[in-house]
Amino acid sequence: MATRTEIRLFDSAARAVRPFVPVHAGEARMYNCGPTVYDRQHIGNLYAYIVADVVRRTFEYFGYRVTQVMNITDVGHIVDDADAGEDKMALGARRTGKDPLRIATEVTQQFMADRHKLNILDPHVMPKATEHVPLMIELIQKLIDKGHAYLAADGVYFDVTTFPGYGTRLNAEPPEERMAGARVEVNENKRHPNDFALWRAAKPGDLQQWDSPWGKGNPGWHIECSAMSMKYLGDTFDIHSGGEDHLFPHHECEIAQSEAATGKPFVNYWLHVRFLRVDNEKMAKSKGGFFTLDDISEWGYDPLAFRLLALGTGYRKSLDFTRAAMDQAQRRLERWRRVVAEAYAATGGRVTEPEPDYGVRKGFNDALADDFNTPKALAAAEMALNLAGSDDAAIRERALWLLFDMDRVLGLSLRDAATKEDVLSSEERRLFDERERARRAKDFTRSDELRDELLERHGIRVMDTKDGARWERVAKGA
RNA sequence: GGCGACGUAGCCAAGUGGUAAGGCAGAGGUCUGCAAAACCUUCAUCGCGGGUUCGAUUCCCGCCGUCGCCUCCA
Repeated sequence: MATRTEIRLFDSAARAVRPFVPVHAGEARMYNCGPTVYDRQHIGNLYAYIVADVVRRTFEYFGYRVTQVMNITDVGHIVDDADAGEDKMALGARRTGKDPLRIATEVTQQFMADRHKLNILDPHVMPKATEHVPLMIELIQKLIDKGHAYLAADGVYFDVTTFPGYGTRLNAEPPEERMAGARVEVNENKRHPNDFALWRAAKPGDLQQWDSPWGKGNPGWHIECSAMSMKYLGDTFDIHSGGEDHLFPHHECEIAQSEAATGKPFVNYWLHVRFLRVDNEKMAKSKGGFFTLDDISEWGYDPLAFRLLALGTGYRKSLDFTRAAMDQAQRRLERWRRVVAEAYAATGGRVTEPEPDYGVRKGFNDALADDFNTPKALAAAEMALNLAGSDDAAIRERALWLLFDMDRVLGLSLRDAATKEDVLSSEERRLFDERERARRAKDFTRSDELRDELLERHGIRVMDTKDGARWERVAKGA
C-alpha cells in the first residue's frame, strides 16, 4: 500500500500551513460550525459549506475515513450584545407568527435542499442544539465544579481569568486591546468584562427555556459547539471549521470552555473560511446585497456554476460575488459538461485508470493536498479536459477516468453530464425540427430565427455538424 | 483607535528569489450558408516609492488603495 498523500492545511492557531497528522490513524474527524436556523441561508453561508465539503471530500479522496459533524443551532441567541436584546429564534418567530421549532424545521429543510443542489454531501451527524441541552448543562456544571464558571444573577458565566491566554489562541490581538477602542456595554453581573455566558436565566416571554440547576433558562451561544463536537468526535479531534467571523469570540470561547473542562487539547487544526463578498462588501441584509440560491437560479445560472465559482478562489481569500463572475463560471461549467459528454460518447463510456504518477493526476492531487488549492486543481482538471478532446482513444479514456475521479472532490456532477439522457420538451422539439426543415430548404432567415429563439427563450444552443444538428442545454440567452 | 487580510492582464484567479498556471471575454485563422462548437495563433513584467540581492512580482521598510474583525453573523 502506498503511503497516503500528506495533506497540508493552514491552521489558524499556528497561523501557518501544517502537515495533517490525525488523532486516529487513517481518520479525519471534523466539525463545521453550522447555521442558526431562524432565517434562510444566503450564498455567503452556503459558500462556507462548499468549502467544508471540499475539505471533507479531499480527505476521502486521499483515503481517509471521515466523520463530519455539523450542528444545527435551533436555539436562539442574542441579537445584540451581552444580555440585552431579543434572541434570533424569537425574532423569527415573531416575524412569521410561527413557533421556533417549526421555523427551525422549515429553515433546515430549505438549507439542506440548497446544499443538495450544490452537491454538498450530508454530514454524518447533524446534532440539534435543542436535543443536547442536558449535555450542555452537564458541561457547564463541570466547569462550575472546576472553578472555571460562576453563578450570577442573570446566568452562569465562564471566568476567563481562570484560563490563561484566553482569546489569544487564534487571534493576535488580546481581548483587552481589542476592547479598548470598541464600545462595550458593561454587564454588572460579570466579574470580568470578557466573561461570557454559559447559561442565561430565562427572561419573561422567552419561547425556549429549559430547566437547569440554576433555574429556567437557555444555553449560551458557545457551549453547544463544545458539548456536541466532543460528544461525537472525542475530547480532542482533528479539524474545526467556520467562517472567519468566528475567530473571535466564538472559537476562543469554545477553546476555553472545552479545554478547561477536559484538561486536554480541544482541536488540532482550526480552519477559517474568508467571507464571500458581494460587490466588494460583506453580505449583509442591511447593505442590500443579500442573495439566496434561488436568486441565482432565477438569474438563469446553474447552482453548480456557483460551486465552480467557489472552487475558483482559494478559501483563504475573499471571494467577490458579482454577476460577471457568475457568467464566467456558468460558461466554464458548460464547457466542462460539453467536453465530458463528447468524450464519453466518443469512447463509448470506456474509461481507463492512468498510473498514479500520470502528470495531470499528480498535479491535481498535489494542488488539493496543498491546503485545498482548488483554483490550481481546476487548472489541472482543465488539462485533463483538453486531453479528453484528444484524437487518441487511449488518452481520452484516461482523461475521462481522471475527470470522473477528480469530480469526487469537485462535485460538479460530471458523470451525470456525460450520461444523463436529456430530452427536449415537445415545444423545444417542435422548434428544433422546424428549424431543421427550414435549414434543409435553405430558408436560412427562418432557421436562424428559430435558432435564436431556442437559445434566448429555452436555453437550447443548436450546433450544426456533418451528422446533422446537435443541441445542448445552457443558460438562457447565453 | 487597535488587530488582520488583500492589491497579478478587460474580468475571475494560481504562483515563484532567476524574467508570470488556468479560466472567461477579445483579436486573427481553419471549419460553417451564417453561426455555434472544436482546433491553431495571439493577449500582463505582477498598486506606488525605497532597500537587501548577481538578480524581486516573490524578502524588508514606507506610502496609497480595498476589505474584514473588535457586536449576532459562514
